[in-house]
Amino acid sequence: MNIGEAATQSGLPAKTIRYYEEIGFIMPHRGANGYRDFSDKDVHVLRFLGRSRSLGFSIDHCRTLLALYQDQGRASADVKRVAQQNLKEIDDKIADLQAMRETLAHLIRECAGDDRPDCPILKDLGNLTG
Amino acid sequence: MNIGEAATQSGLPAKTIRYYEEIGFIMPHRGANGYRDFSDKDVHVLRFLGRSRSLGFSIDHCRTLLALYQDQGRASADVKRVAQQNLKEIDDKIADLQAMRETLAHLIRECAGDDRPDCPILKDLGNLTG
DNA sequence: ATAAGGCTTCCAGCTACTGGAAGGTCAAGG
DNA sequence: CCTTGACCTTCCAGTAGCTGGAAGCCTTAT
Repeated sequence: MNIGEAATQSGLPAKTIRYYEEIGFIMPHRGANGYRDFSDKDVHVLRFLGRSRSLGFSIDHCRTLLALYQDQGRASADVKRVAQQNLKEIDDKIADLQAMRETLAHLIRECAGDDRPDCPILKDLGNLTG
Repeated sequence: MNIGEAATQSGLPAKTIRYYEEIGFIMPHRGANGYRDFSDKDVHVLRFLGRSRSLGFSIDHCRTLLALYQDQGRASADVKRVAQQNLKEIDDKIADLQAMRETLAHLIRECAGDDRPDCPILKDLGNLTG
């Protein structure tokens, strides 16, 4: 099938599919006209990648996961390790964002939000007290 | 003062300071030798930027905030609006990450993590059921 | 004189795509 | 047969916000 059909079936944009080929995730055949010709297996890999990415796995993690996926003899422990590492990275990001969020929300609550110039948000950013 | 001292006082790497000059946040004077010569005001702006960035404001938001900061007649409502928009973006990111986190944590809990090949994580990624 | 450290510019690269230009290909309609 | 439009191709550039490194000048100390 052509890239448009592969895009529809995998849920990924054609641009992304070309990119995934470029970085070696898939190697679709080429027709006489130079068009890519995707197999069902290619599409399956693309869907695997789409799902992995949507769960926050990096491209590097995806590479590992895909190798494990295609290795019938893998140990689930290896997969779990990658997933746990990703979970930790996600948790770290969430913690960072939560900390930002609290500080920012506090400043917003303090700010009158009217047409006067006095503003605790700017006061904090300007770090006038420290 | 030289860029090294400005870096120390602002808490930003020299590379970042040069970048901030490049994108127009500061315009330090230059000495006869071509070295940048930072004023206390420059450093103050750099600290403002560092604090803003650490609260998750984008460079574009920083531009707006800095303009408001330097405008003595601004309305605090304008500042609050930018902050609220940033808060919303942060909240959206947190929500995305939370959703990922839940799904991933669930899959990890299901996975035995031993040396057998059977793995619910890969099963989900491979999307065998749908 | 020389060595170390700081400063300069410029170019490249990071993540994971995304947009767009220039041009080849294919199927349908007149 | 020709055209139109949708599709495909490659390649280059850009996104956010820096970061690393090379090549080379300046300063200070020995």
